[in-house]
Amino acid sequence: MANDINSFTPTDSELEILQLLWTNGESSVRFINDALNDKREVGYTTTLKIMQIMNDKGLVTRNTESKIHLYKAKFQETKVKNKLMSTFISNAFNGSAKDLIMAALGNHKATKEELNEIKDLISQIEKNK
Amino acid sequence: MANDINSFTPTDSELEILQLLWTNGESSVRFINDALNDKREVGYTTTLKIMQIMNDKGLVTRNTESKIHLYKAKFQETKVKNKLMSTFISNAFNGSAKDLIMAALGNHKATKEELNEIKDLISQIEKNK
DNA sequence: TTGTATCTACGAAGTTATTCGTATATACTT
DNA sequence: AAGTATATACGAATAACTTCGTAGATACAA
Repeated sequence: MANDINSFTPTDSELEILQLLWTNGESSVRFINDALNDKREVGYTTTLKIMQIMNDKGLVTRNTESKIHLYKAKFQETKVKNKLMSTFISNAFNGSAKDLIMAALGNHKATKEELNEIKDLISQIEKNK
Repeated sequence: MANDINSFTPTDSELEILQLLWTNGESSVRFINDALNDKREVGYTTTLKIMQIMNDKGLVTRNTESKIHLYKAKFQETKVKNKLMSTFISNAFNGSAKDLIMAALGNHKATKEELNEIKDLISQIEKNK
């Protein structure tokens, strides 16, 4: 069950670390902690602890061959984000993805290009119906 | 500062109650608790406590004229949801509303009508650029 | 008016997330 | 070889959220 993406949800701190792991691939605690500290102050052992917990939870895998342990995200970025999005949509938008999209469109000014990308995707979806 | 929508974020339980207040208007604890129990079991004093906390936080206002206190959401549904969405977008989608929308489109099958609604909104936005 | 139901207030327990100090092991430096 | 830097492991403090039991007040019913 620890292999099933539905069995857990990362916390905000964990998600922040996962983003870095997705972007940078397998990383040491030191590397992640430095990256986090580019944005806000976090103690090294704090980051370490969270990454250890993520390992316990099965959110990451860990290579402990060398002294410096290397952590890797266990689940695909898109899968995790889709899961988070579903939860968010049911919490905040009564389960309606459309409502979420309308709200997002209404409140975050997208560029012309971004709007085009979205339209293209809609066309594609319509084609495959 | 308790009047500023940015000074707080409702928790999941609080949001659940806010939804009911937005839908039903000013309501008693009993009414809200009954509504919650349509979906899952919650003790009456649990609901009461959360609504009292919401009052303390300034998420709701309360009319205590009669024995049965009546609670009302203090902030507009759209404002609160936009706030939540912004937070979610920056936590999970690196601040890109477009990425969120693309993900939502990709993973929740919308009906033809919903897709049309979305396209209409995009057209409107494009017009006003 | 006496009992029953229903309400609010209060406090406390259980859970989870976050943070960090300290201990211990390992490597590097001079 | 001794001292310094850096790593992991562990435990504990703090805070936020959720839950509910109990007490006291108020209304209603027999």
